[in-house]
Amino acid sequence: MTFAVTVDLVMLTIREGALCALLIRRAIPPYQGGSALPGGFVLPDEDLDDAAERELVEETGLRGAGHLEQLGSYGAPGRDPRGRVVTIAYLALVPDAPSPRAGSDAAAADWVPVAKLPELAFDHGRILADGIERARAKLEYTPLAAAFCPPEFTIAELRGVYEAVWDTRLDPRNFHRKVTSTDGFVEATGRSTAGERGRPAQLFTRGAATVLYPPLLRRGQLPALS
Amino acid sequence: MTFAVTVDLVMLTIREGALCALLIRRAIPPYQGGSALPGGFVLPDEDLDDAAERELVEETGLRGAGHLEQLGSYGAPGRDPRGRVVTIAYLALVPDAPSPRAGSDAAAADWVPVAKLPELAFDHGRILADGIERARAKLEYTPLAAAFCPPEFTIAELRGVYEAVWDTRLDPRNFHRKVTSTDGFVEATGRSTAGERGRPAQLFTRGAATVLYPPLLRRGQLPALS
DNA sequence: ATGCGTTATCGTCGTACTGACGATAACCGT
DNA sequence: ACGGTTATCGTCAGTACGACGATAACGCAT
Repeated sequence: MTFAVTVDLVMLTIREGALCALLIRRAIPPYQGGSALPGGFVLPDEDLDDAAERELVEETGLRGAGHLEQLGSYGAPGRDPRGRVVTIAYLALVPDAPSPRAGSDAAAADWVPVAKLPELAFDHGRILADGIERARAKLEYTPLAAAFCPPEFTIAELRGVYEAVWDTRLDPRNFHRKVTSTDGFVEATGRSTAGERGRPAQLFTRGAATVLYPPLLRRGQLPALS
Repeated sequence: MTFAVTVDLVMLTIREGALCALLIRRAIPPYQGGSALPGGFVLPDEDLDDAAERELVEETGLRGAGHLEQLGSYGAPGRDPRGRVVTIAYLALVPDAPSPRAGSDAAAADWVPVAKLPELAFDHGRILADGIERARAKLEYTPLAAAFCPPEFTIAELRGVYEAVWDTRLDPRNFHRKVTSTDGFVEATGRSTAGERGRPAQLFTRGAATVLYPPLLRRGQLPALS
């Protein structure tokens, strides 16, 4: 018994303060014309991580930036009408620079706010939901929020990531204290912004830490703005 | 291009205060006579989770107890000399009741303390290490330690799980306070032990919580990030 | 230049949680 | 009854965090 093996990507970014996922419109059956996650078959001599990286580059053109990790595998017998297909899902967190490009088997690709997701082909709705939940959880105890940011960013930008992913508001003063006092979260560059509204903000880069101690837990969120 | 798909299990339990993993001795090539994780091929009409559950039952005879979750997928091109094989690894945390039984393709199965692990076949060493790290991390923010315990257990037993998995010592008094004050971690049964050394201990069952808030963090040591 | 709105950054205070550790309770075997 | 052992309860100080005041440093309109 053998299986077809694909790699599907849950790609997330922040656009205009909203968490968005990259969806493609399927150009070929099954689910022709429907929305789906970007992905494709694993090549005969390719590792799974490499296949995911390749799909990420194909779709966004960006290499090295952001963050890519395996999310999980989905292989229910009936999930693909073409036969037995197991997909290894990956989660990618990317900054909001690259414009989506159409891939080979995709008619179009677009960033869609996760609050306005359409029905997805196959079991991609479930996969996307799992990816979003993974991202939400990982922001708590890793500095991965910075993966959504450009190489240099302000504390406010970083806070915007948390607010978008968690769909809450955080107190700017407490967030600032937490981020700057947690060892290895961010590194000051000495440079600062200019020409924006309000007082210029210091620019930071990602720190060396891989985990946050203590973590930044989803509590203490401010009530929604009226 | 198609792949063979297997399911491999990282099964962990606590024996005599030590974290142990179930290893089998391979009866057939490749790696004949070598140690490996239990596992097998996914059946033609079987979901991945079902295949893992089936392997778990085949190996331990226990059903429903403990905890089973997907760990990750491994599919490097050269990982199996027989050809292109992708394995979906699962992590199982089980109480120390069942004696191992030999499976069909396994000559023998035995619990081995993770401090004395031999070389493993394929990439199973890496998979096992990933599983152990996952278990260590999950004890921090979930009540999964109880999956290692029988249906009713004492706080000291639960502490023994933490001490074995994390390979540390915890203060009995602080641990007791933490566990009993964290909502939904454990549920008192009213019954208590008898005939043991020292003062009898209250018996508890697993609580309803799926996450611990606040978490029970490992101090000092920083887990590696995948 | 002055004042105002806006955003960044620093501080303060009270509460919750944690680590260190003392004290007491309730069993065992002798 | 007595000492050893383990369970459970308390105390205290340090740390982290939520709420929120105060100040700093800009752009912009006047």
